[in-house]
Amino acid sequence: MAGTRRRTQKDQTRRHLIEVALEQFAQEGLTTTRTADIANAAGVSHGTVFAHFPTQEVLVTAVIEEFGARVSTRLHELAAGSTGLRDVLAAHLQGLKEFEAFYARLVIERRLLPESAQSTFTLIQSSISFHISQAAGKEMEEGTIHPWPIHLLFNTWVGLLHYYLANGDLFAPEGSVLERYGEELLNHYVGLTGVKRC
Amino acid sequence: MAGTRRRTQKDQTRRHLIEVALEQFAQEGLTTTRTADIANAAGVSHGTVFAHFPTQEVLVTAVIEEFGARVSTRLHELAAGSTGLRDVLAAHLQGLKEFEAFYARLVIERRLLPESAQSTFTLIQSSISFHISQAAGKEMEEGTIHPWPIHLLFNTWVGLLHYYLANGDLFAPEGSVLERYGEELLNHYVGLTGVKRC
DNA sequence: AAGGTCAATGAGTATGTAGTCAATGAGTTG
DNA sequence: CAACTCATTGACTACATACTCATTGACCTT
Repeated sequence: MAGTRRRTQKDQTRRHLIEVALEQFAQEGLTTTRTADIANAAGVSHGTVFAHFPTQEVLVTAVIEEFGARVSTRLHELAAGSTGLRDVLAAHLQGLKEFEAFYARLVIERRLLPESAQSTFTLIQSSISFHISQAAGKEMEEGTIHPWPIHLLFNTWVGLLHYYLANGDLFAPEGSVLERYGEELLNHYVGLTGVKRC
Repeated sequence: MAGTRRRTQKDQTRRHLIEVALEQFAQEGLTTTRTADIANAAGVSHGTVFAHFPTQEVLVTAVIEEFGARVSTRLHELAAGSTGLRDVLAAHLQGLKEFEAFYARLVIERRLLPESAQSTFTLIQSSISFHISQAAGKEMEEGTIHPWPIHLLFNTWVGLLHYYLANGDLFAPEGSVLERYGEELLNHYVGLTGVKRC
């Protein structure tokens, strides 16, 4: 009844569509990629897309969810052994670097996406915020960094990152912004948070 | 030949269209507002829009240019008496507050706008950057703020601002983000740049 | 005042793209 | 193997929206 070859085939097509959409979105943007482009790139007919996802909105949301799952897992792995704030931020940077193209698109287009897609992205951000805030809280207690309000601490870091990502066309017209500026941004930010020696 | 009533009327219609578009864009977004919406709100026919602007892209660019002129003028006025970095930033904040809705839309949608519109926005940013960098450079010489690379100094501030503006839906769902957080952001940022007393 | 100009009109066109659905045929089941 | 199921197809529809253009009538020129 269930695990027939036909069913397997369908699941595989669905996964393939998400995989291809992930690439297309990263390359061409989430709002500019058309359903027909995805079908084309996936080597299936246009109609097939709608046999798997009732609307474009559902597809987009599913793709962002898939992205969220991957990036969260990866960030978790990378931050596993991290103790200090710097290590956590370095892990964050490294994790995003591996998904930079898609992540940058999300940063750029987020507000123009359907509601469900937006809230999925917000969820991803929350989980990142949690990690960073925890590491920062600990260092504040220890007195190794300044006692800022936690939201400013997180938002200053993410604001800086997103600014560079959103303006990748200026900062690194072709190539990775994080590759080029990640290290510098990290050092700069850690310098800001740390207690100054006199 | 020139200054006839007919010509005056045409100029007035053109200005009116830009004025109305400015409001519509601020309210509904630059990419989601349709040419017909603008015609409607301006109380003219759809065709009239194209009697003044050959394409939508030209209209959008003209509107952004108008915005740029206004905001630049205003920032110049506000920053006129400012000497220190803090004063310049406060003026920046105040100036943007007066144009917040439109400016936030630009921050959110910039990358999805036509090329000509994007570069107009970049130009506005440059002029702001210049003001801030100059004030910062002076304070660095005087040793009242840390000697950061100037681009990081500017980008940290603008990144923070844009992050709050771009996420206005979360930070201040209805109402002004800068009204609510401007003061706090300014204090926070100035705290970052200043030399710590020990 | 007659004739010409041109800003404005709005119904109409062109185009792009999300979503539909009857047809197909490989896969499944009894 | 016969009957059925269902994933896939792709031509088609529906719809949105930028842009056109023949027409109108107020204004301008002589």
